[in-house]
Amino acid sequence: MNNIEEKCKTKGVRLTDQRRIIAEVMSKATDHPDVDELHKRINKIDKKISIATVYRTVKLFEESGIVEKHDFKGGKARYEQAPDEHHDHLIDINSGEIVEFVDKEIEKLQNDVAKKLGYKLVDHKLELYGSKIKK
Amino acid sequence: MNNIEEKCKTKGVRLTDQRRIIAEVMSKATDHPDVDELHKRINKIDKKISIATVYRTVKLFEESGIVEKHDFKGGKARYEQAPDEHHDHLIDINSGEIVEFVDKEIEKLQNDVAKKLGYKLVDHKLELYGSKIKK
DNA sequence: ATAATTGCAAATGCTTTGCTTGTGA
DNA sequence: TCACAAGCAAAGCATTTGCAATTAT
Repeated sequence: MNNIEEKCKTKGVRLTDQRRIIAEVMSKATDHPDVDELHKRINKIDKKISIATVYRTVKLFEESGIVEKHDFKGGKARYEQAPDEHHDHLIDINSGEIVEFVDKEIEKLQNDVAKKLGYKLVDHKLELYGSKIKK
Repeated sequence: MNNIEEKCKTKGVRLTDQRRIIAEVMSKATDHPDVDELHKRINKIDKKISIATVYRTVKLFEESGIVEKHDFKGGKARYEQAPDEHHDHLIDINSGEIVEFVDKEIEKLQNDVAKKLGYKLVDHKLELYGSKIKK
């Protein structure tokens, strides 16, 4: 059984054949696929799963805190399994490749800024866009 | 003459009656209006300016570096005049209010992170979402 | 003069939804 | 059993675009 399927059980999210397959595909993904790409991968396993179901499931998983949704530049939402440890993203503006990174120092400063402005930090989004340095 | 109109001249962006009015409205704005809101304000000055023109103009201004586009949560793009000094945003998750802030320390760390990963930082997006602390 | 701009409505692209049929616990 | 899920096609929403008429330089 895959990671996401397990989390569904833990969180009481009802499992169906379709959801199991969607969970499997998302668990395997090491990138940040959009719904269309997910649908393609899913259809290699089961041709009959509709894109509407993928949209509904991905939304359900997100609302249950099982996956994360990202709105990077480009118009289409992209998904990844909710990580154990929070990370941010650097997007290669030439290739579209995404690099994940963690920076505790930045995290801390964000909290400080929010507090200084009189707010409790609830969520944040940090995206870096860069181009590869050739050497 | 307003700020944005001036920048159009500097950058060689052709001016029309419509663009002058859109420039005026955007120059006056102290918030971060979406296209629909801009259109409403514009129509108070000239009822005949279509929303298609607002979309086209706002895009033109953005591509010319005269205004900035933001994709905050909510689905609709929001705009502000390109500031002299870069700043980031904190969005009040309850009221939708937006607070601008500058943090040199975070900026620097972002550059460091990118460099460490082998990238030249070209652009970045930092959005904080928070709720007001009552006292 | 003439290349660019506008307004309108139609088209687009991503995402959601109503409805009927199918199904997991 | 029966509330919930899936499939399909239609609808929704923000944004873009083709085209004919208008305008800036």
